[in-house]
Amino acid sequence: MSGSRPYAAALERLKRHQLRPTRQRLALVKLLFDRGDRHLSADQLHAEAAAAGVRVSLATIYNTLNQFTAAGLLREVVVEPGRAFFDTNVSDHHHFLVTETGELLDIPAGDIALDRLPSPPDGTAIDRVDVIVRVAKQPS
Amino acid sequence: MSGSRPYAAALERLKRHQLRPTRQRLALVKLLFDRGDRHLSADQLHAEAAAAGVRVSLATIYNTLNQFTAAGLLREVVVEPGRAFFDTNVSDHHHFLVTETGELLDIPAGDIALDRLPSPPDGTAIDRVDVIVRVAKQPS
DNA sequence: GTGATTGCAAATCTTTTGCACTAAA
DNA sequence: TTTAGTGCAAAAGATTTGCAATCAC
Repeated sequence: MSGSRPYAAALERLKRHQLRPTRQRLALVKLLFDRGDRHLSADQLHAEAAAAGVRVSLATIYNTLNQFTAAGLLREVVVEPGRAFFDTNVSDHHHFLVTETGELLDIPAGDIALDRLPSPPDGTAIDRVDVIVRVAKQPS
Repeated sequence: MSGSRPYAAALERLKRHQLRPTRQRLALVKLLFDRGDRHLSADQLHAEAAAAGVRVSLATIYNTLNQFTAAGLLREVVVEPGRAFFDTNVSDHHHFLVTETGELLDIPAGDIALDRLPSPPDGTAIDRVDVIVRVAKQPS
């Protein structure tokens, strides 16, 4: 799928969201979406880009991640003060948080039964429900 | 309850958790717990302390909030990068987050039916489940 | 006294912003 | 050519830390 036209999918994805396919964005989309569902911080993505030989400034990483999130390509997940993760899976699902490591793991939406939700406060509507299951490593 | 011995409850609470009742801690406990369930940032508590005429440095506010959280007096709730709230309600419950304002509102545990939980990853055990219901203000 | 706690300022870390430069349409 | 995007360095916040002074026991 990415042999002869390695950037075709990335290009498509950007076009679909009305984002100009710049060199940096193409490379970042490829890094983000070519390896399945991922949870990355800006810093991690910056490091991956560097490792892949793509020169992108950290400021652009932040700007790009925020643009992608606004465009619906990514979802932001906040679990600790001062540390944001961007989730490449924007479909309905939830997360395990491994307390010790800060690692995030997906939970398919179907694995949690949210049977009853409270009515939202007056004048508001429910936008999204995030469930974070905090797990701690067990002494084996 | 706080007429003749205004600090009795605060003192009790600190003793119960093996925390030395310093002037600052007594004042902060009073500010935190005398007015029902609250969600405060370090900054907000600092401002309240100042307004109440209690001199406490911001560093001490942070240290104290972290100590209180470690001791189980408070619970930390993170909803946005770079903004942590401390919840004076440590019993089982969840939260509404009003997107526009960043305001947190309690949801009693019984108002959400979490009927089925996924098994935690190997080698870990579930510590706590946080549900955040994001609500947005509706155009009336 | 002795060790815990505090205050202050400086340090750290993450994220955002201003502005000149470059690239896409 | 016109507008959007990028890089850099600086700014802005939030939180933590080192260390001397202070307080609880």
